[in-house]
Amino acid sequence: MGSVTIYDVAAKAGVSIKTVSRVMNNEPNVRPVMRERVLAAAGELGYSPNLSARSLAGSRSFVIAVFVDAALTIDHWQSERGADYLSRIQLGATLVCRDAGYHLLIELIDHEGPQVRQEVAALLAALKPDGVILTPPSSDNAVVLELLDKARTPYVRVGPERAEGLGPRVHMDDVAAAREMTDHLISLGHQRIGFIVGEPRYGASQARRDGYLEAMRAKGLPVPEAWVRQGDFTFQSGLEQAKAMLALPERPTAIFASNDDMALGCLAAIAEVGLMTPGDISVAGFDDSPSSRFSRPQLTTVRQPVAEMSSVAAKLLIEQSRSGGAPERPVDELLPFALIHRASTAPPPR
Amino acid sequence: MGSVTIYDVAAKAGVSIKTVSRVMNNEPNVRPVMRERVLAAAGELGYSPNLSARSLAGSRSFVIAVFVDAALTIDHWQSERGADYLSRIQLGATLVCRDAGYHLLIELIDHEGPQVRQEVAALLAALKPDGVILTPPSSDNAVVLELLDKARTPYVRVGPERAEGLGPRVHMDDVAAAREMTDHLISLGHQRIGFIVGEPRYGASQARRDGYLEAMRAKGLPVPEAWVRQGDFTFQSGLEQAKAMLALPERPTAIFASNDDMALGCLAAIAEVGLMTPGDISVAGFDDSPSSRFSRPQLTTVRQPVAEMSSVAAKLLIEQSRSGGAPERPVDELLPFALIHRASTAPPPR
DNA sequence: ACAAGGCCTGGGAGCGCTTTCAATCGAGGA
DNA sequence: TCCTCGATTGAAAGCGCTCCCAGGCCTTGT
Repeated sequence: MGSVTIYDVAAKAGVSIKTVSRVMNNEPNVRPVMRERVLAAAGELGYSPNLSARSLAGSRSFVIAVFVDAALTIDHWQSERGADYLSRIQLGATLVCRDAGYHLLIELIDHEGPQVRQEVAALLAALKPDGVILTPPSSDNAVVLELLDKARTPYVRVGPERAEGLGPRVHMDDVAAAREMTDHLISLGHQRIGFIVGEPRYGASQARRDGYLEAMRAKGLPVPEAWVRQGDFTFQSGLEQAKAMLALPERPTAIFASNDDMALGCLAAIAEVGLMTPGDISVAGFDDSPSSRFSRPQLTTVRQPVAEMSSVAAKLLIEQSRSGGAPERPVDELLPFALIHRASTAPPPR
Repeated sequence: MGSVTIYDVAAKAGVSIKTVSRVMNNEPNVRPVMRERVLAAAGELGYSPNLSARSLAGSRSFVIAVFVDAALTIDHWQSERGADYLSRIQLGATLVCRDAGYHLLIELIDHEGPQVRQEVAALLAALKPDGVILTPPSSDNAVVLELLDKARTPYVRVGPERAEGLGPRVHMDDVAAAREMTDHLISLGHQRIGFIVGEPRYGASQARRDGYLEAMRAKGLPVPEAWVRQGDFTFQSGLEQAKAMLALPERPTAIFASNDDMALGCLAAIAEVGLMTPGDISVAGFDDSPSSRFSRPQLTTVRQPVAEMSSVAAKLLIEQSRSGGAPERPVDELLPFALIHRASTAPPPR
């Protein structure tokens, strides 16, 4: 009925509520005997401190919020495209939170809307989260960052586009990853390598293109405009752009798509015109999405440490909330990516 | 600094905090003039009521929790398989919550562990959520249901395995879906239809097999044991079981896999032995996962209303929390599935 | 032996809100 | 005209916990 309160435990253990509070928070200055007695009473009663009361009275709320863009999310829903990135973010953070006794709150933010300011301010005022994990495009949203700073709420930007100076971040090096993948294709012997750019709203799209361009230029390879094509991260766009490239008089011997969905589109396009992958044309993707392993041939791709990023972010925030202070030096964690070599890339036909 | 409280608003509007409270909660018995004045003051101050204080003082917490199995989640993470089901669940619920001013909390539960009872009890005591959305296998966990009832926390079981009498549920008819898909194959002319069963931990696995068996028996078609094979919902298991079936002296002309990952495995197996889909062998899946559209041929499959189920669940819980009472009659929402006809099924070769 | 600490413990004051209940103001009815 | 009832308002009492601070005790030092 009425749930067990700290008073019940105090009464049963024959101590004051303050002592119970100390024990529950693992504070020092409690005799082991007392601690045992309180723990026993709490155990028998099945007591668990009320979160609301804790956060109202104290300075912590034991809540970590994740800001996610509403529009992208709804897109995913309607198109039934997998929200793979988002789930990985959540898994990493959820596990860390659970172990630490924190709770993960998923919040949709309408970054494009006219109400962002009010929406985010209300959220912070109502929730008073101990920390916020910002996923793109929140990671780069000026209004969000400003409000977070104003509310003195710690946050970590996951995979942000813009560089330092904007607060703590945990990210990976998209430029280097794209460069390495391009280098890999070049080392296989490819000279004519096409590229499909991703949805421009994502900062990663440009970074990946830059990495590709860097690698090509470093080796002095030509990059005609027709080989760098604009996609939007969908299978369909990959299919279309690949077809367009295949129709070129001088077509590439390899295509690097900046995500797996588009790479799968390339595979389909190549098969459609009767060519073989990787025999005639190699294809590389980016993301290591689940479907990259279910395609034939399996996709060579880049594995992003998505879950690890959010996991690190959550750990940072929880630690900060526990110690009560900001970290000594600016947080800037660069997590390693990995090239996954599978069957879709091979030396060019000679 | 110190955030805006109800006192500040009351002072600015020249009313008592009680009146502010009434306005913020849309309670009746406030003159329009007062309401306006309070709203104006709140707007200027950027006031937003503190959630913790609200739930501590009142009877609602404005929090809806989603219980998710920890083991399955970690599986998904490690295997990098898409947590597609989970993300769809979340999207549906998150959108509803946001519109209603509620917040979604994701909680991992270790259903297999020895601590379930304590873990869940602690969660409920600490959070006092206004409602809980149970995803499989939580939907059928006796301990969880018992504790929820004891704590008088409203809940909705999403896609539970066991039937009524265990509390409100929102689900789809897996048996009918599997039966209809089987009927579809039969109507194309197939007589020898193989089936790959899913991971037995999921109740849906049995339901789908039952649907398949019903359809086969209704038409008097033979179902040799070798045609009903145990998989575990992974691509690999689909590949292996399909290969085994193809090696049979009398092999099926169609394979119905009880999820898309396994169906993709079938596609791979068929291609591997040099046969064509659907020319030689038809393949049907179940889930309408993102990858079902990226395969070649695209997969004929069943679309589950996952996001819709959680969306309905969230709506029910929020409504209940608002009205303060249990619904008049037991909740049992059956949502419609849909057969998605794509290219992987065709009449058998003659 | 006496004072100066350190270790435990409890008392009391809120945190920002909802709730209960009493008080006030008018309008309608006898 | 006086009384009753409903619509409005506010005052006060917590919700269950943390935080600040004082008090008691037992160590040390000299």
